[in-house]
Amino acid sequence: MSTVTSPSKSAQTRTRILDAAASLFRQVGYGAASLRDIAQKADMQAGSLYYHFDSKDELAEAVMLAGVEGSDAAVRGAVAALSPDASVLDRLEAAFEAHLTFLLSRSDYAVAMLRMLHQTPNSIQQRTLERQRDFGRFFGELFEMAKKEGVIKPALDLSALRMLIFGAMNWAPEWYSDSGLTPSDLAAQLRLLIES
Amino acid sequence: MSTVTSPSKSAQTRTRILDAAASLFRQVGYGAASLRDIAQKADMQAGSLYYHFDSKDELAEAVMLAGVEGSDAAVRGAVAALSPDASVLDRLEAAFEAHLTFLLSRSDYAVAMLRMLHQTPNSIQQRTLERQRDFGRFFGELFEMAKKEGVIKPALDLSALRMLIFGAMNWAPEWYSDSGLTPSDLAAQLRLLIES
DNA sequence: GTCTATAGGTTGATAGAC
DNA sequence: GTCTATCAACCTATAGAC
Repeated sequence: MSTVTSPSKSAQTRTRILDAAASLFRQVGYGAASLRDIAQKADMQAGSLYYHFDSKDELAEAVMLAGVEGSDAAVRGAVAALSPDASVLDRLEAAFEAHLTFLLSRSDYAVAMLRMLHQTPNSIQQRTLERQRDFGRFFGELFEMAKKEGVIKPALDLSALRMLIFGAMNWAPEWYSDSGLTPSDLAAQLRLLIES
Repeated sequence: MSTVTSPSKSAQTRTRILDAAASLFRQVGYGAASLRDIAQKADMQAGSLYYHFDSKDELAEAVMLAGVEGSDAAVRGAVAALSPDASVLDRLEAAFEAHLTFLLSRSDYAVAMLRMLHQTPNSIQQRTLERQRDFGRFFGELFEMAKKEGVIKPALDLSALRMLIFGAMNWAPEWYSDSGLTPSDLAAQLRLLIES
């Protein structure tokens, strides 16, 4: 009856495991997070994890994919929610704020993904990077429009700019605690940086 | 005789171990890098490491400290080498370039430090962070001078700015390969971002 | 200074009871 | 679906020969 409207029991358990894994992967990295610790955090025994996931690698990939897709959905959603005649800079600022909010307060998944990426087996890494490039392209198009419209400094190189701004955002979880600055403050500062 | 002019044999071995450890810590993180693998990369057996370091933690701390101090020395050196009447923006750009060059081409140590920091035991983490804050203060003072002289946008918040720019630089090892962009190009772009 | 050997504990994964 | 029990491989660290 409720197969569509509410998550099945199995799906709920799966989520509990993923939450626990994301939290531990974020804290200690891929290699040092043990399945026993993850299971304990999800209130089960290590062996039981294998009913839901075939291997540690598969679990890691699921966490990382959820991280990228969560950021992507948050950012695209925030931009789509703006009035259709919003300026490019307004859209960029909304995208900055959504990504920062997701990284800084909503989810262990995205931060776990960023920290794990270079520690996971190559095939997983490649698939995750491909998904991430798609996310990056969304920002890339916004930057391109901004340049064409002349609202950012003309001397800025688009590919450098995109990666530098991504860095500024992705690094935030490393230092942000409660500095008094909100994701919205930081997004405004980033806008200020690129504006001509 | 040569106790001062050339490194002792023991110091050379120590460096070989540190190089191997920095490379592996950078690649797979603190928890997943085994002493066996580190020893193999340094052409020795795992047990022999203990003649030079008391524990894996001590080895990790030595790598991280070398990472921070290497960045610090590179940046302060580059700024000190400028003509005494160089502008604040010139000094900032030189600092950017030195830090980026160190991160992107000179050393596994700094990148290993950045990636390991949150995976190491708390006491090590605290000591490393303290040393890192000292490094950060150097940049902070340059930003402060720039603001006082009015050469950066007045609406920029100094503490946000410092962390965002650090993020843009510290994230670079995650994406930089041979994009055609040099550390010098990136430093120029960063200068462009903050200039009023 | 570096080796071999090994202690004692943890790891990812599997098998089978319930 | 979850448990317990277990395997083989691996880990950090130590001891003692050379």
